[in-house]
Amino acid sequence: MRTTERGTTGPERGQRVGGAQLAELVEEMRPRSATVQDLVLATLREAIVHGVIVPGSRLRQEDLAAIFNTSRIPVREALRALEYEGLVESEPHRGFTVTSLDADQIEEIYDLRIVLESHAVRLALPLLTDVDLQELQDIYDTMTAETDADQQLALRERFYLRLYSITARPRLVGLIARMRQEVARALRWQLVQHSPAHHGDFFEAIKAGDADRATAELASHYRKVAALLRRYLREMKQRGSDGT
Amino acid sequence: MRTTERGTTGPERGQRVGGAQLAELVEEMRPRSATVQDLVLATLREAIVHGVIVPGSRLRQEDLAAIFNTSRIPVREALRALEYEGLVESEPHRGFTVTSLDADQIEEIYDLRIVLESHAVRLALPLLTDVDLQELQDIYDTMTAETDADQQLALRERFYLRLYSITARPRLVGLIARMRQEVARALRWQLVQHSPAHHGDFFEAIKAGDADRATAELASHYRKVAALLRRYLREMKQRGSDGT
DNA sequence: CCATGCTACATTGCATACATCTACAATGGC
DNA sequence: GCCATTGTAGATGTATGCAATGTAGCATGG
Repeated sequence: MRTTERGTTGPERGQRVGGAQLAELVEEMRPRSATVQDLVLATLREAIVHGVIVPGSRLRQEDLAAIFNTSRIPVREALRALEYEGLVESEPHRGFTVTSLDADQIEEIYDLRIVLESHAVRLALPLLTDVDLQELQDIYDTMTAETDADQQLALRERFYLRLYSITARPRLVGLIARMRQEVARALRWQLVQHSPAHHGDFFEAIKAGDADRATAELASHYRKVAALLRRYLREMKQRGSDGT
Repeated sequence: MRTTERGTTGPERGQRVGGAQLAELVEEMRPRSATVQDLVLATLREAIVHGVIVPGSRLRQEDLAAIFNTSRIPVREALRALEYEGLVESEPHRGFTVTSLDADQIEEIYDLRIVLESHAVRLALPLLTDVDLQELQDIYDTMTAETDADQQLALRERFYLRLYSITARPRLVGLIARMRQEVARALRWQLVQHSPAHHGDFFEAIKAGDADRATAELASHYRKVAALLRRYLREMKQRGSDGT
C-alpha cells in the first residue's frame, strides 16, 4: 500500500495529486476543449502554473485518468506534451513528475527572456500602428485598474504577448510564451505586484518609439526580478522546504 | 548511404510514406532505443530531417505502425513529440502531416539563430578552456578532412553544439538545436558545402577570443544562407513543384 | 449543368486488456 | 549483523477493439 493520504497531506515533495481543486479546473476548461487530451493538457498546465500541483509531485497516469474520468491514453499524451513545454519531466518506466526550478534555471530563463523579448521589441516597434497602440492601451488600463493579483498577472501576459505578436513571428512569440509560462509558477510565490511602475515606464518608451530605452528598462527589470527569485529560493532551500 | 532516388517514387505532395528506405533506418536506430516510441521518434525524426519523408506527406498512424511492426499507440506519441519539435503538424481528427518551410519561416528561423547563437558565443567564450579548444579543434579537423557531405554536416552540428554546450545552459542549447534541426532539411536541397571558408574564419575568431568578430561572421554567414534558401524556394515555387 | 444533401468509408480518438519493467522488501548466505 | 538475491506488487508500455468524427462519392433537385 502506498496510499499516502490521511493526515499528512501537506504539500510534500513526492505527494500524489489530490482531485480537490483540480475538479473545479476541469469543469472550467471543459467547454473550451475539442478532445479529451486537450482538456487534460489545458487543465494540468493551468494547475501546474497556478501552483495547484506543487513541483516534485508524481503524476501517476491512473490517478489522473480517474480524476478526469477517462483512460490513461489521453493522459499519457497530455503529459508528453507538458514534458515538451518543460513543466514536467519523465524517465522511461518511471513516470512523470512536475519539474522544479532552481536558481540556475531562473538565471537561464530570465537571461533568455531578456534576449528574446528585447529582440521582439526591436522588431515590433517599427511595425506598430495606431490601432495596435490603442489596443495595448486598453489592456494596460484594464490591468492597472484590476485589483485581483491573478487577473492582473493574466492581463500582463496578454499585454506583452500582444505586443510581441505584432512581429508576426510565431516561433519567437512561442518561445517567449514558453519561458514566461515556466517562471509564472515562481512569480506567484510572492511579489506578484513587485513593481507596477516598471510596466508604465516600459510602455512609455514603447509609445515614444524608443527601442533602446524600452529594452534597457526591460533588461534591468528582469535582472531585478531574477535576483529576487534567486534570493527567495536560497531562503527556502535553507529552511529545507525546498520550494519549486 | 543516403540513397535518395528510386525512379518511381516521385516525391509528391500528399503522398503516403513508403517503407522502402525507412526500413533501413529502423534497424539502424533500434539498438539505441529503450522503448518502442523512442525508436519511432528517432527514426521519423531522422527520416524527416534527411528528406526521406518529404514535406506535405500525410503520416497515417496505421501505416507507420505497420512499418515499425507495432501498434498505433507508440506511433501517436512519437508524432505528438515531433509536433512539438516543429517537424510535423496536426489537427484533431485529421491526422499528422510533415510541415513545410516557406520563405517567411526561413527568415524567422535564421533570424532567431543569429540572436540565440550569438548570445551563446558571447557566453561561451570566457568559459573556454584549453581542453575545450582542443576538442573543438579535433572535431573541426575531422570535419574538414571528411569528404561525404552528410558526414560533414553531422560533424558541423557536433562542432557548434559542442561549443554552445560550454555555456552550461540546457534551454539555450536546446532551442538552438531545434532551430538548426528545422532548417537541416532545407540545407540538404543543395549548397551542402556552401562556404567552408566561413567556419574556418569563425573558429579563428573563437580561438582569438574575439566575440565581436565571431558573432559578426556568424550573422553575415547566416544572412547569406537564408537569402540563398529564400531564392531557391522562390524558384521552386514558380516551377509549381513547391518544395519544402 | 451545378449546387446540395445523404450515404458509405476511411481515419483518428478513446477504452479495455495484456506484457514488461522498476522498486521494495523479505529471505537466505556469508 | 550485513549484503546479495529473488519474489512480489505497483506502475508504466503496448496491443487490440470500439466509438466518434471527418471526407469522398453519388444521387437528387434546382
